[in-house]
Amino acid sequence: MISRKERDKQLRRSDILKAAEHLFALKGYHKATIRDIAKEAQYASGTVYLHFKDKNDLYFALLEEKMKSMLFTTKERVAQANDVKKKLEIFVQEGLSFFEKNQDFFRIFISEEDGYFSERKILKSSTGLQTQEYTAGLLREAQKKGLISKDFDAEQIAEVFTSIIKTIILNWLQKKDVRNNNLIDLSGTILRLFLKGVADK
Amino acid sequence: MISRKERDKQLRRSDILKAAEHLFALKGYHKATIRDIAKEAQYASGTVYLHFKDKNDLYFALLEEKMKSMLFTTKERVAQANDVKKKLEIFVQEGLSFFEKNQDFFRIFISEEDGYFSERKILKSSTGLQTQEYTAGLLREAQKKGLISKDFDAEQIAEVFTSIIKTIILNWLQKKDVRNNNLIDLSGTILRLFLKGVADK
DNA sequence: ATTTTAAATGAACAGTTGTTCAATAATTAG
DNA sequence: CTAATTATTGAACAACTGTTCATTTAAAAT
Repeated sequence: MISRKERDKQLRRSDILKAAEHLFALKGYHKATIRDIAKEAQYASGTVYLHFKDKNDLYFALLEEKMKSMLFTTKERVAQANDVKKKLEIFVQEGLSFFEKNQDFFRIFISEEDGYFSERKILKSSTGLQTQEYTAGLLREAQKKGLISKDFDAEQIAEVFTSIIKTIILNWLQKKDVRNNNLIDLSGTILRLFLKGVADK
Repeated sequence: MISRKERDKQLRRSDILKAAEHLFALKGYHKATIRDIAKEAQYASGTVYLHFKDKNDLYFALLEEKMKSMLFTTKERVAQANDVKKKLEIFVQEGLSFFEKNQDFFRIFISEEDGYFSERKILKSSTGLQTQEYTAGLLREAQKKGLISKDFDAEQIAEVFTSIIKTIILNWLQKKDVRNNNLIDLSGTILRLFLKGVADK
């Protein structure tokens, strides 16, 4: 059971997270100040520290939440498909669509990151590891069904796979102002490239 | 003809660039202060501003120089090969080897970048554009020789190609402390993945 | 209604850093 | 050798920001 007091606390917490998301997305990590965030959430700066240890903590809480929800919906949608290829398709699509929806926030990755936080910590976070493991499992399944050569190590291929997707996304983010194509439309190309390469015939 | 005065000026400039390279590599952009850099170059902080407009300018001058030298040696080595596949091989190898040699400096990319500078500006820099164009030309050649399907747009494929390499490098940088494999050894895998995908048989 | 407990505030603190510029030192010219 | 020019210096400036904490305000308990 959750007390009224606790629920209110959660609400305030999410007020701050919401403001943080907006400002991190708008200005990047360094240029979004605690003052800004507190102001947007309609609190004083000190209040932020009643909910988060420090600025880093706030940022990672936000990130963890985002990734958790991405993994959750992806798993859910992938589970509905039967054959492996379809699963991979949905996996890619879901990933791209999530980034498209949250593009402002994820823009931080191309704009600025601070020393030791960056991806190293993200990948090692609980949800990060879960995601990596889930992806490897999916590809292992694809290997079993003969879709992917058994020469490759599943974990390694999983890395490359997510890397490609990540890269496509980053590139897309960077050129968003120039082109105006849909990110999800790229999912076919990605899978083709990954599964069949670009070889002729 | 270059006067003594000018040569000395160039020398001081490169003193500062050298120190900047070391400290940016060691601490990242934000945490490497002008004071640090000046001190290591054995100058006072004010002197830096006699050679560079500001910290940003210093950073980009460094980056431009690095990229210029990379493009130059790559072009030189690639030109020596005759068949296209070999050219691609050398291209990949050269890229990887350059990053391996300058890994400390390029570590900045995974550790921290500031707002509007990041890759957007790099890619649009003169050398960045030249590199992109050169890569596209190489892939266009590969298309002509039937190595790559003509369905693809050369510029687009060039992007994906460099993206994959970049990603592999970033991943490698991130895990350098964990694994200890050689970056250049990955070139074969990269080309295989790119040209043939990971399809079975 | 009064006391006790908890939450929120925001001014003040402490530290940092890019940048400037008057003063100083070194170089060059006459 | 002296004067003029140029380069170098580094203390001082100004602006910023994460974080704290004494004080105020609100809520809960009695």
